[in-house]
Amino acid sequence: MENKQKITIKDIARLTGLSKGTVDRVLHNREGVSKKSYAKVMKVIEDLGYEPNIYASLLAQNKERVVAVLLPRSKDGDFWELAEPGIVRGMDFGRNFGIKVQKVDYDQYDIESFRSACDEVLALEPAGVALPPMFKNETLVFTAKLRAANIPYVYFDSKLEDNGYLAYYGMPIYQSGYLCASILTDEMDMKEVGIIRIQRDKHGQSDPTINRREGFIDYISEHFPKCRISNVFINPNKPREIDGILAGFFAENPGIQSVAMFNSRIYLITRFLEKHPEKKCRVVGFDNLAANLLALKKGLVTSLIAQRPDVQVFSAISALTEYAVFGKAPAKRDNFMPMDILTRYNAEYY
Amino acid sequence: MENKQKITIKDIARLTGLSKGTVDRVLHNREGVSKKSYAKVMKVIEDLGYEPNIYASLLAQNKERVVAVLLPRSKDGDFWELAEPGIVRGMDFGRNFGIKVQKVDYDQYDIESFRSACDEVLALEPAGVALPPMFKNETLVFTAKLRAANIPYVYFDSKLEDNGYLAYYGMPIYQSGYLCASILTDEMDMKEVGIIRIQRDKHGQSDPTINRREGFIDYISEHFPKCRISNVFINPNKPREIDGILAGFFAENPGIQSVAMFNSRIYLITRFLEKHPEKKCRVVGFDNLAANLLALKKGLVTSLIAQRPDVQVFSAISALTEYAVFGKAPAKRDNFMPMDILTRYNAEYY
DNA sequence: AATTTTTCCGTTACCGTGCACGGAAACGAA
DNA sequence: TTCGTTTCCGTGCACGGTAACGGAAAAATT
Repeated sequence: MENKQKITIKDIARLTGLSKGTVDRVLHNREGVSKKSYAKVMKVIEDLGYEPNIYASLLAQNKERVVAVLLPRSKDGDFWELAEPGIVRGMDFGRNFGIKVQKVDYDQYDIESFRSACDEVLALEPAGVALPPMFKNETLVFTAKLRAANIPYVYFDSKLEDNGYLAYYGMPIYQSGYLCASILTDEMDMKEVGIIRIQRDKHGQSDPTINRREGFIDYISEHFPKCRISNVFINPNKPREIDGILAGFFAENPGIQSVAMFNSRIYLITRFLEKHPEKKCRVVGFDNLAANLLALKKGLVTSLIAQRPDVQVFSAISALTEYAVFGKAPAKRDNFMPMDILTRYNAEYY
Repeated sequence: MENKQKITIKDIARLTGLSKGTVDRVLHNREGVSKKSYAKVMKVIEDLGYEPNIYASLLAQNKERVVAVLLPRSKDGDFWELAEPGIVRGMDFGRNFGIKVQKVDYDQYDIESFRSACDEVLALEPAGVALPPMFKNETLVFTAKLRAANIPYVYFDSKLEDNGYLAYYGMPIYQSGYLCASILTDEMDMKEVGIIRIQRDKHGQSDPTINRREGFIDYISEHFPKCRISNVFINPNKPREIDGILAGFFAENPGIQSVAMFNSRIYLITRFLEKHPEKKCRVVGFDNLAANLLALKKGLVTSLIAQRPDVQVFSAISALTEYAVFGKAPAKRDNFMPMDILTRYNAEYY
């Protein structure tokens, strides 16, 4: 194998007695080649293990291609803001290969804006699309179009089982809930736990927190069958209500020493707890938003379970780039990325 | 900015009234260009934001360069084995850019083998070297030679303060000890803790466990000033002695409920603990060796603090590759990578 | 047999950079 | 002035692959 005189199409042309034009036709399955010539070329390619020089190929093609990233528009200390550095890194990475990485964002609460963002992406005729599935049904419609247009796509953050994606980069959702419970109950005999949830009134949004809650509840019932689980609902759009609701909740359930929340808004709860230092709660939440990290530093949150949206989106972009440029699919299709446990002593290194 | 007619050296040549040969000389800081021409070319480059086409560049160069990775030879379930996947990934990555990534390993207990490995690396005339500093003095000698030969090098795992490295990818060592103590004492009133250490008799090896132990002890004395800290030494090369030593240690210090170890060999301890289930110890160790992970699964280890040698070595290789190919230095010089907290419920995703 | 059509293939001009070669101009020394 | 040196720069080929163009040969039609 180690006769490393990198063979070229010129070599193949010489060995087959054909011209490099014909070899090129064979390599790209273009028409206009006799069966005999085709077979001859293929044999030499097999025998010598020809691998095209991608630099030369890309140079000759000399066209700019684009990889689109479709995701919710981030504001302030939002979850999606965490993905931003990954997109920037992805742009850098793509640029090395002549790939333009273009972000297309939408309002995650406005399905119309999602639809038009999808159209915008299609109009780009991208070489690949990276996206988290937010609106479930619309996403399925969109990815069906992508498949029809033969455009590869990669899910990140969470995924749908549409069986057509090139790869997935994200957390194992259920297990993250399980992990959450195990941290919350570490070294304790858990008697009572509070779950704080967000009132949803949306049209079929893909909601990972449901699956996460299942993992949580399973852990609790496996390890502490007698533990009481109480739920309370808040609405993050009406922040003034929250304190009252929580005060009522804790008053009704005075035994609660542990609190969990399955979305990224745990900071809403610690705002309340900070004002009521008499409540010494063990608190576990998700995602390293700036506000959450602050609460962690202050000791109001015991641990955060974090994923790294930046790493995920970068992985998605680089997978699509390598697929577009080198034609190689990612080694693994489903890439469950680590669930990082953040405490006040290691958080700053993430 | 968006006048995206990708400009080329030919354009620059035209605009400056020079030839592409001269433009090329300017771009590569080669001699034989008058100050005036140099300035003219640079101005146009600045103004138009010229970026070279790397496909064309690599195609034209058409030469194989090598990035060397110098590290201890790994055996069985060794720490260094964990780096292996990162090297493979690095090879893949490098291949995309016509860079050959070559591993050169040595016996970490044999300074002579290290010296000859260094010579081997130098003989390769590499475009870059990635290495963890094992033998401190010898490493300084080696990196001095690299600097003299103008070969960039990147430390990973740990680093020396030689002020000449291109980048560092590794854990914040001291903080990892601090974190270790915080996990070990979580929710407990810590009265007594055992530290298990390895007898060293080596010639000036760079030993991160010392710094780590400092972090640990600082945390304990800050949070539990009255806590007693006992040390015991084992020799991993004489495994038959270990059980006896530990039995003696626990007999002498019956109050010990928590155990820490600052190298990757915590599995040596859990082997003993498994045979003595009456000792219910909280145990925290380092690094996700297969044997450690097994102990974690069995519940013999509470948590492992892990770094990701594979990610570190891959980061080192890709940094060197990008430096060699694109001439761009890494964004940050000192890259302190996350200290991952592994429990039995999240370990498998690392 | 003469023609058109189809099939097949070689030629050639790129793509953007790198670099060796050699020549012109400027400079210095005699 | 003449001749050698040095400085500076343009020319042209190479790198490996792509694809348009057009022509020769084979097949089909008249």
